Amino acid sequence: MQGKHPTDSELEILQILWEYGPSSVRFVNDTLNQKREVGYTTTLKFMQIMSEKKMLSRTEEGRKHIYVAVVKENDTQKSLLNKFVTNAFRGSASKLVMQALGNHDPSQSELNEIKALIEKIEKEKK
Amino acid sequence: MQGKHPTDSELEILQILWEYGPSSVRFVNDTLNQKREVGYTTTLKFMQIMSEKKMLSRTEEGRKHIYVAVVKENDTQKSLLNKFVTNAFRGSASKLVMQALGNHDPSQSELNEIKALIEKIEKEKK
DNA sequence: AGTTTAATACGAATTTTTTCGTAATAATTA
DNA sequence: TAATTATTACGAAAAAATTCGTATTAAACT
Repeated sequence: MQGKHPTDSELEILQILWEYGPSSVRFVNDTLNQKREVGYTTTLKFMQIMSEKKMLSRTEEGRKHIYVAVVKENDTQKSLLNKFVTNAFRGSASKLVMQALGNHDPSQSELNEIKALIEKIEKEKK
Repeated sequence: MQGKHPTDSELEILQILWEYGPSSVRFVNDTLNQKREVGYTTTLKFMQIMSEKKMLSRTEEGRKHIYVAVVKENDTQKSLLNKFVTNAFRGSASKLVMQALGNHDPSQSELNEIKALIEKIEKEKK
């Protein structure tokens, strides 16, 4: 596992790498710019820093460098979630769940998934 | 509603004010120090800044200043949660819910609460 | 080959967040 | 009342996160 949590900007970049897989700086920057304006060298710098921190690795493909997320999406989400529950919800995961369900009106199939998980948990409890 | 999100340190202070109600800097700092070491003037400064930002208000009680959280816990949680779902879970609230349920093995009564909420949502869908 | 284009390297400036030292002042105590 | 203690005010330093300019270099094009 990894040391510290990614910052918000780092997370933005990770999102893109998780979604699209190994990518060049150019691609990541272009994708980022669909949401907000960022300079190319800014993105580059982040990706270099993240490589130093071992969050990303890179391979040189001719001229370009291709970056890959080393940290796993699930692991990262899990650890961010833990921190978030503690910081924002005083450790009450169920309160967070209630809020999340209440706010985002989920589709029926999402609800079904969640219900299935709850049943599974209940069975394991016995 | 309020403008920007509280930072982590600001959130720590809000937590204490939400939990214990109107408090002096001394009390907040002492409480904070049960978890980690922070200087008194650091805490004071934060609370002053937070007052400028209108997250807190204060009344002078003789010598001391007594601070109160202006922002509501629920509102803050809601807005932090929205940001968090977007940043860390690419907007998928149900994925977050699944993770949260999976990680924290909740008590039966928590599960019941959640099930009740799901049923309520399902009813409203029709 | 010479010129243009596109990429990385490097360093530094900027902004935001966190931390605290020192001074001033009011309250308490001896 | 004088000395000590506790509190706030103020400013600035330190640390962390974000942003970008300029130089260099490799590749692509003419």
